[in-house]
Amino acid sequence: MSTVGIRQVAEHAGVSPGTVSNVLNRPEKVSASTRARVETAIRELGFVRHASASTLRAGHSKTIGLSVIDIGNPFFTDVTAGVEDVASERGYAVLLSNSAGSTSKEERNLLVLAEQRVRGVLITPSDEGPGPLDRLRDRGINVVLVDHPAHRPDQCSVAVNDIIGGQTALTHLLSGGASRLAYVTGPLTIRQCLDRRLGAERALRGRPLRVVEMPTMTPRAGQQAAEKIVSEGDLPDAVFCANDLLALGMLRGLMHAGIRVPDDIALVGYDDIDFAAASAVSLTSIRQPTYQLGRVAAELLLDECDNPGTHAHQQIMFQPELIVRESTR
Amino acid sequence: MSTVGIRQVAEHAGVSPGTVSNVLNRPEKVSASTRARVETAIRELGFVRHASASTLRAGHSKTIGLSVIDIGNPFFTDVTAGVEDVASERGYAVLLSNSAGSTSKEERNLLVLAEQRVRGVLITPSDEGPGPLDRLRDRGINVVLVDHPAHRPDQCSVAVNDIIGGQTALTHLLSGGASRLAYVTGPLTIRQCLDRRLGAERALRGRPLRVVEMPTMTPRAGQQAAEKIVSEGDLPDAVFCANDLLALGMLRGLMHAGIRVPDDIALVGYDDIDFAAASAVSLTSIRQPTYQLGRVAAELLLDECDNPGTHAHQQIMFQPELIVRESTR
DNA sequence: GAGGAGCTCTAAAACGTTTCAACGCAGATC
DNA sequence: GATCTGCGTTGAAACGTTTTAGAGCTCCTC
Repeated sequence: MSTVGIRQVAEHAGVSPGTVSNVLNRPEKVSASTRARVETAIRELGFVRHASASTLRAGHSKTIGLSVIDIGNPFFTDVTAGVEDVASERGYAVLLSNSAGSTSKEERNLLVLAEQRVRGVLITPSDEGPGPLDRLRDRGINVVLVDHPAHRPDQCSVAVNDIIGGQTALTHLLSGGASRLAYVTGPLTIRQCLDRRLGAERALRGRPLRVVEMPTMTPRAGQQAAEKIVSEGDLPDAVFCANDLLALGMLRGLMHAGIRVPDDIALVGYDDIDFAAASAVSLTSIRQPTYQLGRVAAELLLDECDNPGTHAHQQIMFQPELIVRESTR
Repeated sequence: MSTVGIRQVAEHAGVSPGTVSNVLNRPEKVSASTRARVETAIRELGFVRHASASTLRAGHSKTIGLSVIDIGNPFFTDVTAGVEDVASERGYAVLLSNSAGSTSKEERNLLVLAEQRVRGVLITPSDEGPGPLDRLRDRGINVVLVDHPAHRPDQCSVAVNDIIGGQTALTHLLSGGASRLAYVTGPLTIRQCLDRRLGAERALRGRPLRVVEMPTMTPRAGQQAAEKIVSEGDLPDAVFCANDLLALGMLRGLMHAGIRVPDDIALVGYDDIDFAAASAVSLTSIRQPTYQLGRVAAELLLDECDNPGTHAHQQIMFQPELIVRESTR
């Protein structure tokens, strides 16, 4: 039970506690010799700064929060990696919380972040309700939206153009000769699903698009969608899925029904997760700059935290990219 | 910039700060009427407790740390879910940190956890070096090992019997009539890989096992392993992979080479991740009680935190379970 | 009606750090 | 030699809670 604090370090090094604090926080203010003395004292005593005391006195912590919808989705895992890299480069710690799609869990998590007095929050909002976010901002906690364009100019956001993504997918399918098209999606209340559909329809210029809406975006749901499409007859010759998880399930469902991909039905997914390249028939997909999304979001947030004066809010929109593989060849 | 603290709440409710603190921490000590008055004051003022001040004064936080090797692996995602559920049931917050296989990153993360004065740490240790863990324990931070049996009696741990797992997999393959067997694995320095091999050899009782060791445990590595096996000729008739990610890559590689699964080669994976059931040929796999692993680990840790007097250290070992699917039918 | 028991509630002292005004000292300037 | 400047360091006052001893009440008991 070591209770070695800044005082003990100070005593051991023959200086005052204030000087130790300076070594810790503004080393340039301390002469080289005393700094060295303090640093060896720190090492010898195994001193570990008490983050709570520091936060309490300083009024702010070296911590940011990251709230994602589903940590099990490889898409978010990659975003998280980007965020963590930037944060650790700049000396911040990341508090990761997972709302698992539940709004109430999201609110509970945001409360924890507020209690911890995090410096800022990165969040992929699960719905449009801006209430909890505004409450954070009122407390002086900076907020950057991830994978969601901001609806107000005084707010940073980082997103990927889902309309272009949907359009690209459909254009690719059409150029492959497809004519009877289907869109398999999660709930159309989700902005991403909606935008991708919008893009798809734009590419179709009025031609019909069969929409199959599933309640979740999992491989299981994708397989069920396949069974539905097969049982209803009148097969499409190309399917666009809102998500690679759906697409993988769809692929499996189609193969089970003896339908060949891409010969009978061409298939395009979305996100380009690792498993997309590794599936039995590798999956054509729309790649998003996932890791980069996390990096840039974190950079915007930390800029806002460290330079509150000069920070200019930005809404950044990345472009998605088509990755062609076997499922549309 | 709201700066409403316990003082403001107290004033607004006409009581002393101490009473507000009691409402927050020991509500039963406060009369129903004042409690109600304080609670409405809290609500009206939008008071959010300052976790740092609380931790500083109380000497300990309501937070535990969870350090995993690879948050991108569905196995760890499930463990995390179990941990988070237990923690939030008991009013604890979880600090999730990802070492991404790097020992230095793991040490940095543990330092952050120590600075935050977390009450305890759940960790899937990346190697045997007990140094950093002992340092935590010296600081009074409880440690529970996850997916790793403890090597000392004064330490809790939760693991799954990997020897039985390997044995089960091979027994299943042998009972299906296989005779030329291969084991595709990650680095054999990893305890899990080693134990699974041990189990496999135990089932073989001296018959030969072809071991293909890959540097990583990803779908890509699995596919390369398939290519290697095919190019070397003398095909096995059954392959056991140390991991579903390897198995999925193996499956794809075999199909590409025109080898049918399970007709030409039977295939067994490990972990039973969601994608195992969803792949083109669904994957026979060894299921581990992943979510349960996380739950039990968290329960042990919180018991140790909340009842330091009566807590009895336990080393818990779960048994894995064979899930038969198409890849061995 | 004095004394005690049992409840509520209060006042004030911590917890370990950061911050800031002030201080001492060396060298430069007149 | 007196005054100024600038650097490096110190001391003490915060930060917002929790905690503990005990103050003030009300109700009982004798």
